[in-house]
Amino acid sequence: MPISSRFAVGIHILTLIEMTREEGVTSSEFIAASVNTNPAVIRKIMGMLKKAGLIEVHPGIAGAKLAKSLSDITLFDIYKAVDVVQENELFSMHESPLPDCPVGKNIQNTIEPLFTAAQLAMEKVLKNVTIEDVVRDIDRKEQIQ
Amino acid sequence: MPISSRFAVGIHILTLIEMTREEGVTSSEFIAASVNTNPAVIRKIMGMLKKAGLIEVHPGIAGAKLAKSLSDITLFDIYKAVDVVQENELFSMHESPLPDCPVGKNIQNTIEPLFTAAQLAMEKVLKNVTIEDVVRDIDRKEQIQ
DNA sequence: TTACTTTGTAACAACCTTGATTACATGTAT
DNA sequence: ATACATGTAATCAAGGTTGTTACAAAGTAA
Repeated sequence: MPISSRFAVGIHILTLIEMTREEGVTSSEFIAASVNTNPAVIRKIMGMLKKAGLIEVHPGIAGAKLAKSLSDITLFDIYKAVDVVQENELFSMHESPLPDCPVGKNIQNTIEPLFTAAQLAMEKVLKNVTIEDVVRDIDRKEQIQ
Repeated sequence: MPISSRFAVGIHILTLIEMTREEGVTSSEFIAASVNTNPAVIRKIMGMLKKAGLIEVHPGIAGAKLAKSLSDITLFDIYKAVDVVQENELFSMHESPLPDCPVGKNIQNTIEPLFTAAQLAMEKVLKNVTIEDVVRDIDRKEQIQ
């Protein structure tokens, strides 16, 4: 029911790639340790991020790189890349209500735009946040401690 | 993954109760036919709506009534009543990232407020729509045809 | 060429939620 | 007592997620 943790892991991956850029390479093994999951899981998600053009990775060669600049990667890009919610499918709707009934006939057409608006409002928030924001926030937290 | 169809069914139920108010009683059997599902499913959801104070139903007595006026029932009320999403749980987050890693240590605290904001934005849209709006829209569609 | 490391992918199991169905208890009206 | 209504639990099937394992393919170093 909740939106898959793939999304949060995707954000974690990109943030980690950026924040360890100068220190060394970020293998899937290394990322998996930071995320506390299995490397195969990371590799699966990274494949999605790569397919969406967010990172560059190559077989046999360790270390991923961001394929775009920090401020050009929004949370919405990651959300779409990891395929957690399809367009207009955040909300499920029951099938085949009774067409002989005015409510049954019209309910889907009536609430679908409302559901769409609600989904778009949520997604709009994600569009307004970049990995740069996340990195900056973590830097800030690290300096405080 | 998608938000349960219980929400859409809940909206359908309340709308049907209102739009058949003058014609007769809306038994769970009647509602189930309009929704195209089993009456036991409807009774389950209606129990939730009753618990949330949105409808009145009584054992052995046929027919549900709205417990509040149309314009006082928002889609958000129904969303909460049918318990499709918990507070701050629209998005899942992975557990126990590595605390020795700056990203692992801070990622949850960093993205949680972002996820909360996105969820609140979605819910805000739902708060701005009432059953009165839905009923009016269906009336409009029925008059066109 | 071999050995090692890396990415990439598939298969499997476990778990949870949802939706559908069935059965039956409880309450009301006749 | 009978018929009909609400209310609830149990069961099953389906689907998605998560985690794990195994192995293929690719690149690099010796």
